[in-house]
Amino acid sequence: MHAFDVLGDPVRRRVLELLADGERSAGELTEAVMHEFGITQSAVSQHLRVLRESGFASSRAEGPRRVYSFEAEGMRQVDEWMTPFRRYWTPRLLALETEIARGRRAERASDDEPQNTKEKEERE
Amino acid sequence: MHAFDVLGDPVRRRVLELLADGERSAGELTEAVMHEFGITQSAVSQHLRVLRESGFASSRAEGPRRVYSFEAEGMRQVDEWMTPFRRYWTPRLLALETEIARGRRAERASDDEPQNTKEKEERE
DNA sequence: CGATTGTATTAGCGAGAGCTTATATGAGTC
DNA sequence: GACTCATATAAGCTCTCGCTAATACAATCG
Repeated sequence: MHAFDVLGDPVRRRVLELLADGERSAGELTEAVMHEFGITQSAVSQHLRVLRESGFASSRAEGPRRVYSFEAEGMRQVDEWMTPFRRYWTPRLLALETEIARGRRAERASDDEPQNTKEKEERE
Repeated sequence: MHAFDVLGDPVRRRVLELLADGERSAGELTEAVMHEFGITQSAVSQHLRVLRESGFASSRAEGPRRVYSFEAEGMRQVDEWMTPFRRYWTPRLLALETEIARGRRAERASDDEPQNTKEKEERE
């Protein structure tokens, strides 16, 4: 399932919002989301599976519970796809990127970070 | 239709990629996408409608043609929703955001000033 | 062990998204 | 007006997604 399809579902988006604040057990997520959307435990569990399988979340067993964590990979893909569009609503991004490139060049003597399109800027 | 559902479709994503490079007539978009995905003119036109109605594209009449442009609003919403997650794959983003916010505040006050690095908290 | 709690899985159903075919609309041309 | 080109819309089909109900599995506790 494509990353954008994963985010297409409101229940899954809500779960991710909860996970953004930190880990949650399946039970906690179910509790929250079940009432909010009026769906069953089974439905929530199925959504959790989708999130796991598409790189948006991971789970580890902790006693009888399953603790879920946010996993960046899925959303990073989405973010990456949006890169070429971003300049349309952040006009200064282009200039910023240029400046970043400059900064990075200057800085490369000491630090090397193969991070992608994302802006870093700490100029003083 | 929710913004994420709009981006869930590969045909619509492709159209948006084309529009990111600049305006295209419906015909040009159709031509490109039709062959690539093996769908009809009608199908493409229906996708264009979705893009229009959800704030991802706009069209103007130019003679008998319809010229489509990328429209930022739809994707801006998506981008905004992702904000709280972004720190998970760009650890240094937090600092950057602070700085940008500062710059933006300064700019709104005196429109054409490059960011000054030593401003104090100014309320607005 | 059996019972209990927490979570996942399966089977089956219904709604809706995306498709095609056919048709409508609308601008330009003779 | 009749015709053509460019695009949109309508009707109907199909297949996928998200749901429920029922069940399975796994850890813990008596």
